[in-house]
Amino acid sequence: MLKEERLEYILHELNLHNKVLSADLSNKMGVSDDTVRRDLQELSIDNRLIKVHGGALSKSFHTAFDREMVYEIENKNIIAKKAAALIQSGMYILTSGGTSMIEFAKALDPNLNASFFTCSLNAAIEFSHHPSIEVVMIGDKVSKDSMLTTGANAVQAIESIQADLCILGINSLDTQFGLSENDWEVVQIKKAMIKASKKVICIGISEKLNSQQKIKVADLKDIDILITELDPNDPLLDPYKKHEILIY
Amino acid sequence: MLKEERLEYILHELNLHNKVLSADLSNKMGVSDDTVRRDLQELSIDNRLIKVHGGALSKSFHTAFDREMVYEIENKNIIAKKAAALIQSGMYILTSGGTSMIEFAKALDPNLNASFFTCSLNAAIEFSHHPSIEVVMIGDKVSKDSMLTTGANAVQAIESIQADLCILGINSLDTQFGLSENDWEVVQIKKAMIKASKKVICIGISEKLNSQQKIKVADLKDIDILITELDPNDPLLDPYKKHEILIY
DNA sequence: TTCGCTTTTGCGGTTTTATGCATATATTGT
DNA sequence: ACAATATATGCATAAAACCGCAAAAGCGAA
Repeated sequence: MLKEERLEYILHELNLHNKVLSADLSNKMGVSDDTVRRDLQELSIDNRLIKVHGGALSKSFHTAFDREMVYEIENKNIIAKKAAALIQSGMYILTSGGTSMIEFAKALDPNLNASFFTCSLNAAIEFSHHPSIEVVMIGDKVSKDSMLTTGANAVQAIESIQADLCILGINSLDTQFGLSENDWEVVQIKKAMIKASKKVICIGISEKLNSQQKIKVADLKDIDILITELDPNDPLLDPYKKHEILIY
Repeated sequence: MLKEERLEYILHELNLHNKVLSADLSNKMGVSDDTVRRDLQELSIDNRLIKVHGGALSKSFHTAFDREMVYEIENKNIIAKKAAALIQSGMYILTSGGTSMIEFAKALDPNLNASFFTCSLNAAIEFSHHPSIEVVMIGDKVSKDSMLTTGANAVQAIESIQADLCILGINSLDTQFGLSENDWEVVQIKKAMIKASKKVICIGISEKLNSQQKIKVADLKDIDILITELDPNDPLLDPYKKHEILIY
């Protein structure tokens, strides 16, 4: 079997089953493990597949979002880095969804070893790209607007967790009304997450500050840390400092 | 042997076998390796074949990959349409993930009113794009390879459902070994899904037929309907008909 | 035929590529 | 933490590709 043939074969097999094992390949193609590994490496460098321990995964499976579409991506990236710096190995973390959360997932230290629990389908996928963290999807009916699982089961599942941290994407935050949302189901989830966590971190671009929505999620006193793209000394954040919220 | 003759002969061989080895050619044609190499080089420059280390590959074979991708999607689309036709409003349906399932989700009648339960993050997202169906994500730890939630909680959640249908993407199906998979956790999920459903539908392109993987998911007798891109009368499907599987 | 000219071919030596093996290191699941 | 696997690395070897050159073959014209 020629080398190029093998490469074709591997890609074909990957196309079919989304995953191949090095051992299987070396058997089927009648070459050594080393050769297979080198083949996989080559294809991996050419971006034709994703090499993992023991084999390879189909590229198409790991389709990320088109970042082009994301609003204020630069600022969200700043936020993500600040938030990622707060995460330590061993932590149990509850998270909501949203584009800021996606960026946060990408910003995590590759060596981090933590457990993330989330109701967001998109966040779960993004967290899953991380090499070492554990991702738990909280199940329930999917709320189509937000791509979040919501409902009694989800709330119950959250209640059964004792998390170190809860990271919430901000929809609207206001010194008077606190954290607020428009979707009743989502509010129930976020409330449950706050209740189940020792600390609450809110992340979001400054645009979302000083605005309100219909339903209250939490008072300012329930929030421990607030992360925006702004410098912590920005006067816009002063009112929140007064409520004993740490600003990063 | 004249040069032109050799070139003809090489192309002829290539048409027959899709590949030629330089060593074989020099033997059969009674010329030196160098000559063969120069012949191949010439044909390669004229774009008549793909020269590789050790010989050459037929052009059609190598370019098959791109074509194959499109072709595969078309096939998956055929499958998706056949499967979508089987779904009726009011049904409760369990589904696995995979690219065929994504196509299936896209092919659903926009007026359909049914409930889908799935362990696949990608499938859940795709189902959520549908205007009227209800989507329930089954929660548990996310298996990174497959982007499926797996584990005891998920199995338990599935057990608590009485579904009308269960639609499974085929990874490998074989008349002897039945439906098989490589990932133990995923197998548990699929088994639970089969158990929880009145009918089991398997969908997948015909290439996945007559192949096996490490762990058995189900016997052929557990499968009610098999959907591939092939015409139901295709002889390739005959063995499955004998096991009382309906072919669409 | 024989002479010049071009094209083709084979050969020796060198370089590159492909592959397997041994050993050390890393990763994984229990 | 440990045993089982998988991976990385360096090395050896054989096969294939490359290069330059000279011999051979083909070919048209005198």
